[in-house]
Amino acid sequence: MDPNYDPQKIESKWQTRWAEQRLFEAEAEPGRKKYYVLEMLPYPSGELHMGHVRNYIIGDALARYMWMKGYNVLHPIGWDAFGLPAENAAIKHQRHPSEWTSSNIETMHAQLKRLGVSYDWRREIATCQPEYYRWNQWFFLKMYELGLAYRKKSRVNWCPLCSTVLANEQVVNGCCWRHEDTPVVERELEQWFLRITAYADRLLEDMRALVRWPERVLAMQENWIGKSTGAYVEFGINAGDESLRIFTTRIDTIYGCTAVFIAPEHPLVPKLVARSQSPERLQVEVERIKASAVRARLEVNLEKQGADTGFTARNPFNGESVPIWLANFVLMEYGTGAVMAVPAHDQRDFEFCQAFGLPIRTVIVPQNGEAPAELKAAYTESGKNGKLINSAPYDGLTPEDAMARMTADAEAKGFGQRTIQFRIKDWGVSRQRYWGTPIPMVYCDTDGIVPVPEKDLPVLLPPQVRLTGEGESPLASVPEFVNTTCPRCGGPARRETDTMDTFVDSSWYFYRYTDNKIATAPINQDAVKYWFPVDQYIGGIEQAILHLIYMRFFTKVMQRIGLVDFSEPVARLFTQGMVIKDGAKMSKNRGNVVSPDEICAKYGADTARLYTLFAGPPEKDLDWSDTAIEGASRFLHRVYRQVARYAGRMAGVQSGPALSERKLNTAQLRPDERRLLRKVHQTLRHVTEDMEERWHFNTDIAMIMELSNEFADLQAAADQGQIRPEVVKSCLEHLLVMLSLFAPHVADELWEATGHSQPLLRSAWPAHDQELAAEDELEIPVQVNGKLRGRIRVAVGASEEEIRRRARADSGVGQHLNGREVVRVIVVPQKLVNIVIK
RNA sequence: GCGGACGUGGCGAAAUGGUAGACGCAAGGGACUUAAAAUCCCUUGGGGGAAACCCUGUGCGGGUUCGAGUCCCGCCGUCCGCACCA
Repeated sequence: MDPNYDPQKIESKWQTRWAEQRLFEAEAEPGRKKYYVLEMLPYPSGELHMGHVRNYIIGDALARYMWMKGYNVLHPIGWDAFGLPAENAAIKHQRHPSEWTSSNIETMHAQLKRLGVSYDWRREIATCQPEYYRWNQWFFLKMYELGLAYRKKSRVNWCPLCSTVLANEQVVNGCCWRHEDTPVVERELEQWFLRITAYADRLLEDMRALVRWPERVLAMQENWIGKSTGAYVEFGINAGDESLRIFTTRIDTIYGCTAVFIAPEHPLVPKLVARSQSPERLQVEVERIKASAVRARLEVNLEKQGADTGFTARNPFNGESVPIWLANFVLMEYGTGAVMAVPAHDQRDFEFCQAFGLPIRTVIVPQNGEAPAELKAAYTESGKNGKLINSAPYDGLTPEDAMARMTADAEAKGFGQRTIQFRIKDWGVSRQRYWGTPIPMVYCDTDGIVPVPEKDLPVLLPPQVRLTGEGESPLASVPEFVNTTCPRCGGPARRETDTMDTFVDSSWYFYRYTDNKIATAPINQDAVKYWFPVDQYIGGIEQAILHLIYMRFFTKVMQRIGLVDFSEPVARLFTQGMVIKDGAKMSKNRGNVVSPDEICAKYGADTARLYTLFAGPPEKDLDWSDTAIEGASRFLHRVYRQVARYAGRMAGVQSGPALSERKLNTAQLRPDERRLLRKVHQTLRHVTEDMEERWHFNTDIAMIMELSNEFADLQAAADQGQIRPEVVKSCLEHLLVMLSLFAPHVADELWEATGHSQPLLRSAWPAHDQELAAEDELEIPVQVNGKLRGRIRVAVGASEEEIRRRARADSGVGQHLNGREVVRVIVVPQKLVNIVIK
């Protein structure tokens, strides 16, 4: 073998060999235990970045471990290939989006291969292929049939830079998720929506089953779904026979209601204006409040604005009439667009009423308290620690009890109703762009909205289109596409020219991997039955809400139409940390990007992988260091030299049975052999346990380094024959097995050099030997009153009595005992002694 | 405001309630070399001491415990998500 470690040569050799041997190709084998490792599919933006690398090698380490544990491992990859950047690039460079996309895929595909990630490449998909996106259209039609896809005119979030609509989930701080400095504007448009709200409760309830998902992801989703339980209450108003419905979660405070606030967009507002004594003046106020309304705000603490409408509403509980005010903080999109104002017990109402001189009436006080002379802030106790006052029949009840009683009474009397509100809104999926899945709908003057029949799918994207980035949907300018015939009456009709949000594409792609060829259905149910659920999904936290909630929604719909028989597709989720450099996320704008290609060229893929995993636990952000990576490189060079030194001698040494079954007779081991093998099996124990659950690969690699250091210390003993060749071989083989999870190419190269003909992935993961891992002598710290005062060495089996005696005899300890009375001696077996003195 | 995570050397970090700082980076010293690189060896939380050792130390203040970086309570600070959501 080459005495020098040449990563480039080794890595290309093994990548070729693995491909030839079809090492990572998996087939469904009913009856055989399976493991599905999935990483979030990348957008082919041009080049792989370090965040991708981190994502994929975490999955790769796991996949390789699972293969060696004997699982049938599905580890696929694909491309989230539709989307805006392709279109923008097309405009800029006069290249067709498909061309730009496929050349990026080609580049990134090669980069992944260069990293040696263990993918089954036969299963690769790209969502822009008609064979794929026709099924997006199919899902859309199914949802349409079920009433889950619908069209409505609505105010939408519009990004002027993207020239398209954004889903609520894609608006970040009032700005576009792709253009963080561009405020979203509002537009009224006819749009297609998917009724995710129909599954709001299921999405929330089913989270209970997601016990292996990170708590913060669940918390974020729960937040986003935003369930709150409360009641509607009807307030009569003095403007015709209209009534005004409000939503509250604190019906118990209704006797403290001193006003009603409504959103300026509320449908009642025009009627109030019409009936107002000074309609012009009120209309001006409405416009003013609208302009300062919450949706337009970018700063968080918007000043409260309001105006009295001059009308009043009647509180059905006490018959009291209170003024109706327009308020800029009331959201039309949530609840009913109207709220009762209880300034004493809601901070926003408190601020508003103070600012506008509206009365404040306390109706809840602490259990043993009284109404304060003056409130400084709203008192918001809602549980058992409060007590109602000024609330006629309900006085003395706790808020908790009052809520139940008052809701029931309101229902009985017909002016109220228990209800549940969700914050999540339906998913707007129409995009006024070209590079996406055409929405399979047709508009006919006679028949209205008509779905494209399933047999006519896919509705293909026309290849010829002029892209300018301006105006409406590009597809509208392609007459051959737009003009069609109505599937129902055969008359002339127009096609829908919007395309789908690309998050539709990524909501079910991981099903397609199980059979990416099937042409008769979106998924192969037998294959899905074998491979699902995804055992481990790995990706960035930034998808916590968007993708990870859409994908859950899709699965629930798939269950409903009988495609799958489960409701959650992913058993375990892992969210990795970001890759940071110089304190900021790597980005082209900041110029702190580290290119995987450069790292591979300079150090090789194995070093890139090893360093990325060694730098810290994978869930934490990783601060990239150009110097620390040298350490990873040095380590691999050292291991290479270490093994190379013995490789020649190894080849001839009897390998005996498989690594996992090979037993060395403990009793016959020499001291240095014992020491070396102890370290081997301790390391193996640590790595095995860690791979099963904790995934702190940094500590695994540290342990492997320690093992290598231990072997280096014993090298002289090995050279002099005090460690027999079969023991050296066992040590090095175990080291390589473990290393292969993190640096697979060099591990296979060295494995071959030590006389093996099959890649490591074909070996069984060895079990650690408890007997060999055990220490036979222990150093036990001795404390006096909890402070370390000495150390004793005892045999592992030493009796408590002996440990106690030895501890007290220790000279360092003796000094501190100093003749004082020993109150207690705590002996923790194998661990420590603590002598308590007075 | 609500929810979540976190706070340990010069740096990345490690530590089932049991020897704080494993492993690595950086730094300093030494060996090898004509020289450099590479490699190898030693030192490295702070303070004291010639040394054995001693004192001190995990954001701050309390508590539980024989024993707390770890558990509990209260602060301070950082990061992330949601947010006038009634």
